[in-house]
Amino acid sequence: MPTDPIPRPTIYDVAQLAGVSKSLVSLVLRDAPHVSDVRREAVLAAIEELGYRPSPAASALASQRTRTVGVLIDDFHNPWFVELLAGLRSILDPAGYTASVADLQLEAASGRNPVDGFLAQHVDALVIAADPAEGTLDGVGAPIVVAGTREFGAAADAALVADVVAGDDALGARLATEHLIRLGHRSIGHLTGSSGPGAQRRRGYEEAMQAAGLDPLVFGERGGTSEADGYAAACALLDAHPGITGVVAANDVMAVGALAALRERGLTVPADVSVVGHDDSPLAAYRYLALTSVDGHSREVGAESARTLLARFEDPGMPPHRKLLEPSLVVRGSTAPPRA
Amino acid sequence: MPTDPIPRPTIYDVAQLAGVSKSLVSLVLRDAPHVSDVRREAVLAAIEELGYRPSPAASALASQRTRTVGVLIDDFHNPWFVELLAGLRSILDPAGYTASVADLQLEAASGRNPVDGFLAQHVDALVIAADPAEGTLDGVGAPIVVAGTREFGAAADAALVADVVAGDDALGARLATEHLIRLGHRSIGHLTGSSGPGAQRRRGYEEAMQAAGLDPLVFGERGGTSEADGYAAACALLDAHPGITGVVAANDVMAVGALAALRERGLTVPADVSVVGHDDSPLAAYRYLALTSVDGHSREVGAESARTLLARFEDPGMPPHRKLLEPSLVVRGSTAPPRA
DNA sequence: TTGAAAGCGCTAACAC
DNA sequence: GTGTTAGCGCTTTCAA
Repeated sequence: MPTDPIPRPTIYDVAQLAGVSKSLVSLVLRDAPHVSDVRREAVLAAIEELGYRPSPAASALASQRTRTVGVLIDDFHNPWFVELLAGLRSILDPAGYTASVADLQLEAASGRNPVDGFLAQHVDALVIAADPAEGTLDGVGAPIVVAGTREFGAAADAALVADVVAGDDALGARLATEHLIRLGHRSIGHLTGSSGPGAQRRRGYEEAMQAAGLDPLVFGERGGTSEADGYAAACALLDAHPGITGVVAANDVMAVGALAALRERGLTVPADVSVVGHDDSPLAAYRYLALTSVDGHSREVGAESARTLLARFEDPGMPPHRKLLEPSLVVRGSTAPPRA
Repeated sequence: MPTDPIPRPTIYDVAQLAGVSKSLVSLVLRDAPHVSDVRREAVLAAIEELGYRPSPAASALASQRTRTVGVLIDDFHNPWFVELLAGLRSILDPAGYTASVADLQLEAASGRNPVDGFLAQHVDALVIAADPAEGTLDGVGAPIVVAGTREFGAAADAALVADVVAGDDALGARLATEHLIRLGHRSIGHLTGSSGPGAQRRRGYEEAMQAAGLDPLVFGERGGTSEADGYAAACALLDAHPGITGVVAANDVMAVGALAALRERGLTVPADVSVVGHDDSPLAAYRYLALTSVDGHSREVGAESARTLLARFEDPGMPPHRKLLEPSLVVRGSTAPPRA
C-alpha cells in the first residue's frame, strides 16, 4: 500500500505560522507595495520554513489568468526556435510568466488545432512563430504577437489584430544576394519554398538581382522548405541553368540539400559554385558545412516579442506594434569569388 | 477603453441549458460509465452550443491533479527529442494528459532547477530525458520515468525509484562497430563524450572490438558531445592513429565533426575512412552527409514511457519497470569496405 | 497597513 | 442514474 503523500502546505499554513492573515501572505507573494517590513520578513521566513509553493491552479482560478503564454513553433526539427524561445524567456521569466510551447507539425499530426489547445489551457496570450491554418487566429480573445514573417489568408490578415516582431527577411536575402554579386557572381539562382519567410526572402533576392541588372532565377516555388526540397529545387535549377555560379537558399537546410545536388554534378563549393543559407542555424556553423548565412537575430525577436506582450498586458488599447529587426550576414567558407 | 471579454461559459451554464445538474455535466466530461444516453446527448449538445471549455485550473484545484506530465529534455538543439515527444504524446493525449516540456540547457541558463519548476507546476509525473544534476530527483513525490540511458550520481542512483525505458545504447554501438568489422575494418576508433548514453555506447564499442580481438581506441572522454567535441576528438584520434580506417561516433553531430577533421587531412569518406553515427537523426539522412547511423527507436521509447506512466497511475505499487528497446542499424553512404 | 469574507469553476463524496 | 453539498487554495473587494 503506497504511503499517502504529505499534503503540501497552503497559504493558510504560512499565514498561521507567520501570525498574519491569508491576504497578507498573498500580498507578499505578489510583492505588493504597502506591506510593513516586519510582516514581510515573517511571511518570507514562514514560506521558507514550510517549503511552501503556491498552487498555480488556485491562483489561476481566483485571478482568472494563468500567467502563461502559448508559443506556437513551426517545427521542432528546425532549431531556429531555440533562440527565439531563449529570448522570450529572458523577458517572460522575470515577469512571472511561463511559456507553454507547442509544435505545429506535432499538433497537426495528432489531428488537433494547436491554437484551440492553447485556448483550452486558458493562456493569457499567444506568440505565433509558424504559419497557422487560415482562420485559426480569428476571434482569439487574447493578445497575439506574430514572431517572424508569416503568411495568413488574405481575409484573416485584414481582420487580424496582432503585434508583429520579425527579422527583415527581404533585407536578409538582399544582403545574401548582394554579397555574391559583390564577389563577382552574375549568374545566381534562388531556392525558395512556400512559407511566410520564403516569400519575403524571395522578394529580397529578386530586388537585389534586378538592382544589379541581373535575371532572377527562382526554383522550388511549389515545394516545401526541407533539405529534400532544397535538393529537388537545386537539381531543377542546375538542370535548367548548368552555368550558375551562385545559389541563395531560403534557409540553411535547403542550402545543405543544394550542396548534395552540386556534389552529384561534380561541382565544388565554393570553387565552382558559392552557396548562401539563411537563419544562421547551428547547421551553418558546422565545420564540415561552413555555410555563409543570414542571421535574423531570432533571440532578439523573441525578447522583443515578450516585451511587446508585457506592454500590451499593461495597456490593452496600445496601438499595434510592428517591428522589423535588421539581419546581418555571417560569412563562412561556402562563398568565394567565381573562378576566373 | 478596452471591451471586457465575454465571460466564458461555465459548467453551470451547461447544466442549466441541458436541464441537468453540475455533477452530471462533470460525469459526462470525464465520460463516466453510468450516465443515460439521453442526458449525455443533452449535455454534449449544450457544450457544443455554448462553446464550453472546461477550466483546467478549476479542475486541477478540485481534483488535486493537473493531468500534466513534465518532460525534461536535454537540449532542444538535438532533435532526438522530437520523436521521443511524438511517441509520448501519442499515448498521453488520448489519455487526457498534457506534456509540459522543458530544456535542461535553457533552464540552466536562466539559473533555475527545471525539476523544481515542474514541481511548482504540480505536474502529476516526470519524464526525464536528460542527465539531471545530482540529487535533483530525490524526494520528488511524483512518479518518474527515465527515458534513455542516463547517468545519476551513484548515491542518488541507489535511492532513486524510477521506471526506466531506453534504447539499448551499448548494443547499438556494438552493432555499429560490428558493421565496420564485418566490412573488413581492423583499425577502428571511437569518439565519446561524457554523458549517460555516451558511457554505454563506449562500452558497446569496446565489447565489439575485444570480441574481434582488436584494440579499442577511445578519444574525447573528457569532452562534450557536440559537433565541436566530435571534431576535436577526431583530430586527436587521427593525430595519434593516422592509419585508422573506421570511426564510430557517440552520436550523429559528433560524426559530422569527424567528417570535417577527415576532410582537413585529405581523407575521403567512405573510400579512405568509414564513419558511423548514432541516433539516426535527420542530420544523418541529409544526402550531403548520408551517415550510417544507429536508430534507437526514440519514438517507441516515448510511447513506452507514457504507457509505463499510465500503468503506474493505475497501480502506484507496481514493481519498477525497466525496459531496453533493441536498436537497429541504418546503413547509408558513409561506410564501405576498406581500400584493398 | 491589515483582516474578513465572498467567490473563482470544478470534483467527489454522499444521499436519493 | 442523478442531484446536493462541501470544499480545493488562492485573489480581491471592502472595512477596519
